[in-house]
Amino acid sequence: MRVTIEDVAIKAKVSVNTVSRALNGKDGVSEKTREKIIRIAQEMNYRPNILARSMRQNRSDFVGVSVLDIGNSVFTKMIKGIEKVLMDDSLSIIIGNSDEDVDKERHYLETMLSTNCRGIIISHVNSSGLKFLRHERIPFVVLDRDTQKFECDQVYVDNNKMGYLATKHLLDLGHRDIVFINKESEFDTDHRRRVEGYLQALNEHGLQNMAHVYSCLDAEQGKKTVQEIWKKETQPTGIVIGQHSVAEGVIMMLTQLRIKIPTELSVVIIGEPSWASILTPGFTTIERPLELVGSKAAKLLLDRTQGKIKGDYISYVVSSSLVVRESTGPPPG
Amino acid sequence: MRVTIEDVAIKAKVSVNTVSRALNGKDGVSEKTREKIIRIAQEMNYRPNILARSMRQNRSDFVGVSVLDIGNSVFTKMIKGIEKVLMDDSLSIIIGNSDEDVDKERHYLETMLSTNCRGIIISHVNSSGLKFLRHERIPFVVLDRDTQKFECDQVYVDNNKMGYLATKHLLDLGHRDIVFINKESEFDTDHRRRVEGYLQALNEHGLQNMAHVYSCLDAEQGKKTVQEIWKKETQPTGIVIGQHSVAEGVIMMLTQLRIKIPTELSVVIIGEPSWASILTPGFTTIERPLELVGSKAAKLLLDRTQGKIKGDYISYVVSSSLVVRESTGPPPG
DNA sequence: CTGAAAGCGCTAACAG
DNA sequence: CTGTTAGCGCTTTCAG
Repeated sequence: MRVTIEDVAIKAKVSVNTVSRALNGKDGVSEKTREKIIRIAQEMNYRPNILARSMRQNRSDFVGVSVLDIGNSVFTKMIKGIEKVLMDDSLSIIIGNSDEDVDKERHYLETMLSTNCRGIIISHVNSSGLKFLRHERIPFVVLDRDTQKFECDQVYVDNNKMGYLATKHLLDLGHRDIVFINKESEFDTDHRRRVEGYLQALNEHGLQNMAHVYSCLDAEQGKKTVQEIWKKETQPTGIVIGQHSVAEGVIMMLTQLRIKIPTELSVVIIGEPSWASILTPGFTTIERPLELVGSKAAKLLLDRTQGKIKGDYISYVVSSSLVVRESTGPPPG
Repeated sequence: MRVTIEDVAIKAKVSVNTVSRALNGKDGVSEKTREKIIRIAQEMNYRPNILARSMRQNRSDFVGVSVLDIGNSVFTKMIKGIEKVLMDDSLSIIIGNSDEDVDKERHYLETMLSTNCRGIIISHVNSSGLKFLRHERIPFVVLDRDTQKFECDQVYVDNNKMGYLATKHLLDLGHRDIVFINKESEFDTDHRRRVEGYLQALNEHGLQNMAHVYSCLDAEQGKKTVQEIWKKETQPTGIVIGQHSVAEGVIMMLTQLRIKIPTELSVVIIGEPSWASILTPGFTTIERPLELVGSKAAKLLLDRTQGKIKGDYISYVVSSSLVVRESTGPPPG
């Protein structure tokens, strides 16, 4: 059996109450007694049972974090940001990996609730999870996902702006024929926003009739899309790729077709593939400050649970940034 | 306030005890009462407080997982394997991110212990963390790290074999002048083992005097090492790079120097950089089955905590595998 | 088959 | 300044 507060009390010849106060730095204990108790507690290697404390205080030191894929570094970078903030408040993270599965997500949310956690940070599968949390009246913050019509605290990156920035960069370089290769996914509207940003940038240049959007589910379809485009009579001079996994396929096929980047074709990738800076040429990207998204979300949740923020839901919109590398240049000719 | 077992008991007009038994599927409740209780519990949206349960049963449903860097996908892939196994037993993961900092690791280990967790899976910073856990008599399994002389349950990949496989592959292709570019780190002996595998392979071919090992702390030093090597009179025809981040620097510099892969130089990377398959040429790698390492570790921990395994510590050694892509071929000439 | 009561380890309220 | 007592929500005796 582990050492309990009572064991310490007996050894120190005081009441458990006094031990509790001494160890928690509360008033009502003489310095002498406090020191003695702290010394004895250390000697006995006493470690408070935080489950018991949580029970008594009716709130636990856990925060739930549910993500779509724990194996994806996009999420773990955000978790890193979360972790840094929560660490300062001695809060622990309970991880849930939904694998983009509604039932699995629900399972983890239930578990988190069962631990009486302070709140939940979630990158949700679809709105059902959020509705559940709302119904359970637990504070939560949505991470880097568009909640559509569902109002709640959230921190996200302006996806529209990502598409806009990428397209604008190519337009500024003089490109007029720019294609957007989109990542299509069932629930996610974030990618649609990127397309909207693309369209908006074209519109501003009066090029709305030059818009060409292709949608791909994965890298494989990215390859096929490139083949398809290069079978046509004329080819674009610029491509914006909406997401990294699709980009992998696109780049592979472009390389196979021996299309020269950036002399024949300029390429911008939305996202932060780890290989963007390693490839030759390095790829121009639109990157999100992932750790910042995580830390902002954690702070927002803490402020909410601590009552520092009350009332209306808050949306923090974090900016993405254009990182120019070698895959973009002026159009040929 | 959340719905408690007592609320359900009152509504169902039975004792809390009966509710507990009914909901936990224990005997001593008539089917009729059980059904009624289950129905009422659902209606009331009752959810057991697992903290209270844990207190009473004196064991919690948590498992601690401490890793060196949560932002690194190597670890999160292992976590994914862990998660899949623990999910089946309805256990929750408490994450600790040590950031390779002994104090931070210790902090998280203490927290995990405070939750009365079943056990801990850890990729440790150095042996002090392990000694602490041993002293606390908590079951733990070490993840993908060489514990050196410290005996304990562990699951790891044979690092020696990784170095051996990489070198052997080049030797089989006919290379004789093979350089090893090593990742050097303060605590980690895993990379040293990879060097040993390299040396062993050379020895088997009577090439021990051809061994050249360079050590780098990071990508930057990887670049410099390449410059250094290519200033010499003769250059190797094959390179084994011990780790992915060093590899990034090495590859960048090789590209800058316009060294043709694989015609002039063959390259094998130990590890699983995400870009290995995307680059042209794709890089031949020695890869670890990371999810498997995680799931094996989780199973081992469960077996240990459940008493299915008793006595001596177990080391599972998982095999790595050679993935041949385009960066390796016969030596020039 | 069911209920009453004890108690897990801790903190908060109240008393001295 | 310190101690006594109650109780967080649950499961586990022990009685009926």
